[in-house]
Amino acid sequence: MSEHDFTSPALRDLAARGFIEQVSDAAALDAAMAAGPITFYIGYDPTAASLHVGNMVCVMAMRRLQRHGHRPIVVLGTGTARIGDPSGKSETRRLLDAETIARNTAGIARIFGTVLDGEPAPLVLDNYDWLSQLGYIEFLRDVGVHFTVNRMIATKTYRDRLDAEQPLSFIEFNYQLLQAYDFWRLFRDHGCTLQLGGSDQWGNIIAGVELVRRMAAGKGGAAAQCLTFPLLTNADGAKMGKTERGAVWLDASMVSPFDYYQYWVGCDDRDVRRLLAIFTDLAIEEIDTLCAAQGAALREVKHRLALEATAICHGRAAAEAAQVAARQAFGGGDDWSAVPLVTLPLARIRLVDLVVDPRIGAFPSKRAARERIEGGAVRLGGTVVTAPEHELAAADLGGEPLRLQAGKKLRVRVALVPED
RNA sequence: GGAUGGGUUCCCGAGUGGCCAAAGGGAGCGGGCUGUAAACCCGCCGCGUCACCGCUUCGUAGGUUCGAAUCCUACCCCAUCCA
Repeated sequence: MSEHDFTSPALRDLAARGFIEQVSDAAALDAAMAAGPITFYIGYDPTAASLHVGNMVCVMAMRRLQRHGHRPIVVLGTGTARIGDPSGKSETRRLLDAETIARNTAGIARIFGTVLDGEPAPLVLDNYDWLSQLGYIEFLRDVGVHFTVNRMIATKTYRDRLDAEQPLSFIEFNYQLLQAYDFWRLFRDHGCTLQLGGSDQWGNIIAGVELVRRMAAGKGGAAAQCLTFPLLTNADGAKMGKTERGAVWLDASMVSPFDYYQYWVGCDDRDVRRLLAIFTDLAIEEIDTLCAAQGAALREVKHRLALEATAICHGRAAAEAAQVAARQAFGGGDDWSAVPLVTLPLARIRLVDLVVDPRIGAFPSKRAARERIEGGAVRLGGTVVTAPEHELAAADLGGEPLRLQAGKKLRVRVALVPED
């Protein structure tokens, strides 16, 4: 799907940046978006405490459309989260309790406030508000009639599970109807005509498109469209957003801006262009100019990528601080003043214990930590220390945080502050 | 319901009474090289009060044995075939 196939600025932009995987009716959507602002939505089920980099593709797409004047609606699916989406899951997932869902929702909502900070302001809705009001009989009669089981089990979501002869519970089987119903409600109540989502959501999304068309036949239902984004993988073919230390979350309390920044700096050369196009606001022409850089010069481009991407997620100030810290920590100098500081309420601690402490989390076990330390993976204040039993004492540090380096990636300052 | 094959450490996959914490590959981690990249080379890769020691692990629960991932019993699950 090339940008030359579109006339609307918004779609040309998305296409040029590599956001588009599949569109229900590209020509119709293009015409609608060229004619004027439309309202679009994405739904997120609060099944985790935050979103991660992988989800960020969709959020960035919303940001782009918003910048083009289209109105975003974010649906936080606390209703559907109670059901559980079987898409891409080989097994039924554990159903979440209401408390977890509420906590997750708060964490996720923050992201949208930050990333969709422009106009028109996003409308944030919770599908529990309408799903919880549904009566079973009415729902079956009004919505259920539009679905055939034959069709449903033919979609990849359900097909995969059935082919694998894994159980597909009835509750999961209903998920698609509820998501489709969401689209209908948004169409009816908010004039929403476009649903976005990851490519793994295609089945659920297209079900919504078709439901709207049937429910609103003759009343503009044909306007309902959808657009999905590619699943982002890195040059090595792995899913984006996973590191040795877990998912790259967008919440600062789960992954610090410094680590988030580092995630981008550490990307593969071959991915830089794609990542710039998707995760920053830089104009395509500028991206092309930047990516003309070869070899080591690309490292600076990665810093730019990291700066821009971090700014969108954590704010300009935090991004700039992260950049300073990154240059300090990896520049070989002694000034680490901006590098994250971990304060431990201890008078003394052995190096093995320090490095394994969850607040540092350099290595998964003491056994591994010993081996790594002995292998020269750890530096204190720039000097390799190979003795696992080496003891650090607050008294010896003279109140100055110690520069700790463990492995290629981890850089922190450590302060020991004994309580009383 | 019946027959046969099978469930092994993150994944794939050897192992069929001691030499097995368990081959090999992948992933991952550490080191080297370099550009905080890739590729490549070396090392590690269950946990611990840790080289040669201890503890936990080979679907689950028992049993046989000086000794079991390996044998027996029951159970659960999977694959294929038959009804």
